[in-house]
Order: sequence, then structure tokens, then C-alpha cells
Amino acid sequence: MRKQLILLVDDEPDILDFIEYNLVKEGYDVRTAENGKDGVALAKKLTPDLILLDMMMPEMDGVEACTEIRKTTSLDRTIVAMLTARGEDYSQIAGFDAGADDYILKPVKPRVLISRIQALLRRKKSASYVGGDYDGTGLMIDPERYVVLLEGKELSLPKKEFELLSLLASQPGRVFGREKILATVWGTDVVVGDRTIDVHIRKLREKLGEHFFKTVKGVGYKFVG
Amino acid sequence: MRKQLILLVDDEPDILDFIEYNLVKEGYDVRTAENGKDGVALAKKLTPDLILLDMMMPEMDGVEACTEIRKTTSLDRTIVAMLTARGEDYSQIAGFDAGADDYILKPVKPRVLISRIQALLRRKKSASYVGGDYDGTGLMIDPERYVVLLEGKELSLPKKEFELLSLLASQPGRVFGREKILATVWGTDVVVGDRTIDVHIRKLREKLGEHFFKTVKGVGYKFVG
DNA sequence: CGCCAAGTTCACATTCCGATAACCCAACAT
DNA sequence: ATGTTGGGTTATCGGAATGTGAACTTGGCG
Repeated sequence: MRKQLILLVDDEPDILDFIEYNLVKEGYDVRTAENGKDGVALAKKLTPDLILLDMMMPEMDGVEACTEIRKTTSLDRTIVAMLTARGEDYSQIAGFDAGADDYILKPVKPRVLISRIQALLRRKKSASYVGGDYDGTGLMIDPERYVVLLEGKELSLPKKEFELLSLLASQPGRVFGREKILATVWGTDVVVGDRTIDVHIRKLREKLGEHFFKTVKGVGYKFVG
Repeated sequence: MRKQLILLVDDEPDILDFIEYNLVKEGYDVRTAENGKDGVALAKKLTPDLILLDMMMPEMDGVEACTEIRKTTSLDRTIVAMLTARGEDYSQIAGFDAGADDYILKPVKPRVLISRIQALLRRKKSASYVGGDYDGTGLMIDPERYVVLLEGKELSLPKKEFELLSLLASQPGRVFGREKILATVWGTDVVVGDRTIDVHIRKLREKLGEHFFKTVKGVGYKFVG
């Protein structure tokens, strides 16, 4: 596997050097920027796996930078971790609001920082299959709010139903085999009976309408607009 | 807006004067103390917006003072910035985490110091955008005063409840998973039991009304207008 | 010291989702 | 016709996830 790329943004050269040194030692590819503006620009160019953003910076601070990053589609799969010195209060909330994935307290011991980063990158790999929003016929799936919008009406589905729908609707028209569905929605280790998928499909048909789900005998199900 | 109040704590009169001069010139209200003990006492009395703490001091050093300040509830919303001598390896600093908001390396140029302080204070203020002027159903959150306005009635919430509410209400409709809530409100290192979040949610429901908080089983909670 | 409030935990109670069993139906092969 | 295969439908049950009230812990304060 290629080296993972980490973008480090902090205005203090000392800290930059210190963290960079430790990350490189761990085998990461590291780039740096000294303010939010440059950081965002660099991020767009490089599409790093993870961005470490200091909260407090001149030009454009961490929160602004994070907001900007989150608005960039190409960086959807990039993890953003905020670096800040406070543990207690709103700086955290503000950071999460901007869409940061984690929040790391400064000063941080190298070992802690490394293990935190590893955890984040691990999480990224196993990240969800859930495809983007679909909008074909007045149906929209919003994983953030965990609701389905059907012709404007908000419909809230139970977990499994929602995940099943998300999977099917992520690629309208494509047929998903039972194996595939089980592996994705239920996971490879859980074993469930034959009729389980059917039942969930049925519930979805009840709630959203028959026409959305087409059965392909002997093959699987597909979602149609 | 009233002048922002900064408390400056350093044992060297020269430095004290120098920094004070520059801060006053920028339009801040400045008080000073010459050791940690006096500094903490003064902080409790004045509730400044920001405290600049020298790391190395007689009587009570910056780290102890900071720890003390962080234990004081009335100073929850006060920002603490540590002044540390350059040359000390960052990893040394990394050894202790007293909960300061920023670490500023000495010697520091006035311009840098000022912009740093402005960034810190800006962050404090902008934290109040949480919920901002949100008013969907007569609920308003005022992080500056730690108070919630429910249909005109002022309601004061304990810290945790307030932070939980702030997080959920910052993005109405969005579902926050338990992991995320824990990470944000409690911090990533603190470990608390399973039922803790529920209990706080219940308290919020008691005080604000059931309808504000929706449970999404297996996923998390969301705030609804 | 004793009180109070905040925060957490504990020991249940409750809810509701998800899986299954049991049965039905349709298509097709023999 | 009859059996076989693959899917559809419904009702039901267990259990995980959440709700709840009370007890316990902690720290601040007079």
C-alpha cells in the first residue's frame, strides 16, 4: 500500500517541525502549510488522507479552513482532525460543527498523536458504503439527518431498512445480489435466515411504494427511479 | 461592546510592562499579577476574558495556576494562554496538559502576540454562533451567558446539559451518534458509562420538552425544531 | 462540617427493531 | 397434475437499545 499522505497546518514552525518529524518517523508522507489559506489550497491540490489543522492561526483559522474543506467535494473522503489546546468547552463544539472528525488536544505526546491518527485512518478505510444522495423521483436520502425525503415528506426509517435502502439507491438500476446485500448491510460474520432480506424489502415497499424496488428472480433486487 | 479584560501574570516587571503597554495600546483593559497565587485570586474576582500566564514563576507556576483556573467553574469561559520560553523542547511541554487554550513562545513580537490574542478572543466570541439567533420554536441558546431562552423564559442549565444541547441544536435535524456526542461533550479520553448520555437527554427533555429531542435507535439523537 | 448541585452509575422497566417460522403464491419443469 | 424453486406476506417473540428513578460521588461554599 502506498504511503498515507498527511497535511499538517500550523502557524508555529517549531510545532510544525516537531510533529512532522514524528509523523515521518512513523512512515507517513507529510506536507505542511503555515496558515489556513495555504492549507486549504494545498489540500485541494494534494487530496491528502488526513489533515491536521491547528485551530488558532492567522489568515484563516482552523474552523474556517475546515468549513472550506468540507465544502470541497474532492475532499469528501479526507479526514480532518483539529489541533487545539483546550479540552473543556466550545472550541470543541465549534470544531465539530465545522465538520472535523476528531479533536486532538495540544500539547500532545507523540505516541498519543500517532495512535490517534492511526485510529482515524483505520476508521476511514472501513468507512461506509452509503452512496451519495439520490434524487431521481422526489426521493432523497439524507444520511446526516437519517431521514428519507419522499416528495417532500420526511420519512424516518429504522436502521436496517435505512441502510438497505441506502445501498440499493446508491446505484439505481444496478442489481444487488443477496450475498452482496448481506455482506454490506449485515456484515460478513452475522448469519441470518433466507427470508430476512425479503421482509425488509417488503417494509420498504410498504413505506415508499412498490415501484421503487424491482425483484430480479434468482439474482437479487434493484432500485429503480 | 465593553473593553475586553485581559489578566497578565508574569514575575518579571519588565516583561509585564512591555506586554501591558502593547495590549493597552490595542484597546484592551489590562490587569496584572506577579505570581500564580495572586493571579488566580485576581482571576476569580475579575473573571477576565483572557489570561496570559507565564510558565515559569515563583510561588505558583503557570501550570499549577492554569490547573487551578480550570477547576473554577466561574472561569469556564475564560481563555488561558501560556507563555513559554522558546528553546524548551516542545516534547517537554507536551509532558503536562493543564488545559490551556494556547501556548505562546517567548520572546514574542508585539504584532504576533496581538494577532494571537485577537484570534483567541475571536474564537471565544464566535463560539456563540452556536444556535445563534435560531428561534424556530421559541428556543434560543446564549453561549455567552450560558443560558437558554425558552419562549421568553430564561432557563439556566448545568454545564454538561448546556453543552449537549448546544451540540445537538447547532445542527437541528442532524443525528449525532453516541460516539460523537461523547467525543464532543465529554472529550475523547474521559470514559463514562453507557447510560450517561441518556440521563442527560432526559434532563433536557424534562426541562425543555419532549418534542425537541428525537431518539434514533441504534444511531443516536437529534434535535428537532 | 454539612449542605447543595452537578454528574455519574446502578438496577430495573420499557420500547421497538429485527429475525424467524409458517404459510401463501407464481412460474416452471417433469 | 404435481412437485420444485424462489420469492412474498404476516404474526410473533427475543433481545438489544433506550428510558427512568434513586442512590452514590464529588467539589464548591457558607
